[in-house]
Amino acid sequence: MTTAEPDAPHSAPTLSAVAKLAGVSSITVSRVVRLPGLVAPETRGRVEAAMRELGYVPNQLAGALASARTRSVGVLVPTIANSIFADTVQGLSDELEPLGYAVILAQSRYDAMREDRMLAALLSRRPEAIIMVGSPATDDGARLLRRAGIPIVETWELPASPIDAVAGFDNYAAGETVARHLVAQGRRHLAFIGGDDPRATRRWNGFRDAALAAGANEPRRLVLERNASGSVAALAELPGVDAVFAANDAHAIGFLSGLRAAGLQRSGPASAQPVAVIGLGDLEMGRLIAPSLSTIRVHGDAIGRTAAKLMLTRDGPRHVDLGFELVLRDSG
Amino acid sequence: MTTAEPDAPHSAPTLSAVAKLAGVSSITVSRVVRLPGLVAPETRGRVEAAMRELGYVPNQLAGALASARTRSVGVLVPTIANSIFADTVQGLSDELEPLGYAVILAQSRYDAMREDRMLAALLSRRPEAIIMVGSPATDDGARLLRRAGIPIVETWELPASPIDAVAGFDNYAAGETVARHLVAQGRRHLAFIGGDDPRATRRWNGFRDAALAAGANEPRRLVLERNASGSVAALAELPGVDAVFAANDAHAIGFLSGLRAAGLQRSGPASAQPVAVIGLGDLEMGRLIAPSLSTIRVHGDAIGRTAAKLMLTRDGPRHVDLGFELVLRDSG
DNA sequence: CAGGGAAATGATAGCGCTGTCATTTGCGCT
DNA sequence: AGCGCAAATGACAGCGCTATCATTTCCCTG
Repeated sequence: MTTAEPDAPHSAPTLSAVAKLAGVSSITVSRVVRLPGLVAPETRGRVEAAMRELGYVPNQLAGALASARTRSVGVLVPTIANSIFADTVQGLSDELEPLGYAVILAQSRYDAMREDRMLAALLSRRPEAIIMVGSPATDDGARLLRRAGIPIVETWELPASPIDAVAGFDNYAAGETVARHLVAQGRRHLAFIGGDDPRATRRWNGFRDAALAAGANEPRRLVLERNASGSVAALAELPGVDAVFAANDAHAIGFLSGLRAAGLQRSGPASAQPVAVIGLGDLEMGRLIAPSLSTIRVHGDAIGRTAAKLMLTRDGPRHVDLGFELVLRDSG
Repeated sequence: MTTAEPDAPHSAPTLSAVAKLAGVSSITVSRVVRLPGLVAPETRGRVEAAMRELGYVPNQLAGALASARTRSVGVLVPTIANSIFADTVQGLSDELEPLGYAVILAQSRYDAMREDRMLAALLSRRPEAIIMVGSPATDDGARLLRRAGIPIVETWELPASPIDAVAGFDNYAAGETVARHLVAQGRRHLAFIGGDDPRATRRWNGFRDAALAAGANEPRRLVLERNASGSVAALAELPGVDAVFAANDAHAIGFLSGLRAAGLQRSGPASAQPVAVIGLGDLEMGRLIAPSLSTIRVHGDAIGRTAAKLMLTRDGPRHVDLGFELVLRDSG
């Protein structure tokens, strides 16, 4: 333990600075960092002492350039705030961080041009894989990914012709499941509320097709802003509707709040509700409110972990369906 | 437009490959990418065509090594899933991405050892700044940051002796504000529920001190798991309590749910509630539930944006208090 | 019309590491 | 005694860029 120096000199110590201090060659220091087993214990001790003394922090940038292994992953999500995608990011980073991977996070904000820019920006950092929510919105984006020559994992969907690997669930089937359930409960005037991104649209398609097939009226679709508050007022646009499928739980909870304000809410089971509401995502909140929210539970965390596993190996299935479940509570 | 090649050959095209194809030196290609104004339009056109033809994606790793500018920021949060910190990450990345910065995200999971590991891992990527929630938990962590010689922004707190810059609010004062309000409403039996991380503890300290000073009984403190469901059952541990301050809105909503289950909830204003509940964070959900949640509103997004600005310049104030507001609704 | 300077381009030397191939030493075995 | 081999260490080139300092060309100006 030396006396605390008056903060850092100006440039960070390098491998060879450590090497000089320890009286070895720099490659030996490199080995102490990466392959300690190859260095004699006595030498290793000296080198470690030198590293501590200088406060050496390896420069992974240089290492990555020399070895062509960056140990980083590019992660692209529409948005991270307030969103269920955060679970996926958490899941994959929990899986990857212990392995020494860095997560480079980018947000597309549901904007195709921005998505392409972010994709190029990510790729320019030479990640060892890209994990993204959905599929690239443009052909340019897809081409960029295909040419990158690294594992690409598309998530939250099951694209018919994926670029490489997939970890998701069937959004169309989720919509169907909800519609069938609602019709089976005697609801006939259905509506779908939420965004118009590809996944929401797929849910809508399944919802409408199944509703029609089951004999309900033509369902309505209301495209809303991306926040729950927008859905509070959605009711006014949907006269006569007796069941609503929201593209996600936040919208569902907002809609529920609008229903309460309109006096269209009873305490008691789903069958007592003038308007049934079903969400998607299974937020913890949904379980805690009254009436508790019925929802399609998806496995955001498992999607992230699975995506991580898919990027780590090229063997095994490249197309994992994590499924979903209809969780029935009081709202529908 | 050439005919689509059968996907990439195996290694990515380099600057000099583009240069050869365009018949210029590689430095000229580099300039076309970074300083297009310095290259004659005719030359630039040829180079751009060559880049397009080869699908050139610059290697920022190599660029960073050569220029000592990585255009990346390390961001360390306790957790990203389901958390208010996501707003902060969103805010700072919205500010930084247009400037070409990459966000390298790491999670400490409220674990000091993991925090130190993540800090070292981030630093080894040579970010141009580190933005973190809170202050380093250990001296080792603090030393690492101090020695790194880059801007460090601590957020969500106002540490007395920060490493460098700060963008946060006064957690102690938030606790005080809540306690004073509650006591002014005639509540005397207060409790605090939530985690025991440094920020929650600071809130608790302010809460307790102000409660005592205002003449309430000694408040109770209940440390809970980090999810809202844990707080549903908290009520059982708190007999006789007539007001609760939850360390965050999720806990508050969970507790509200426990109250409802116990029949301890009235419709109507705060004064009618047997137990007043106040949260912190101002989640959108809090506004949508019944009773609507009173809360301390903090500006997670602004914290992120401010942190971004603080890392971009060394001029101006390095210590920004973004404040908070007590938002009174129906729960307390 | 000589001289000066701006505009456009290039040659060279690293950035801080790692891959690859030596080289040296010590030791067991026939 | 001599050989072979594993263990430990090192020399050297180069990853794909950019900083820095030329060099060349051309045009404007007094």
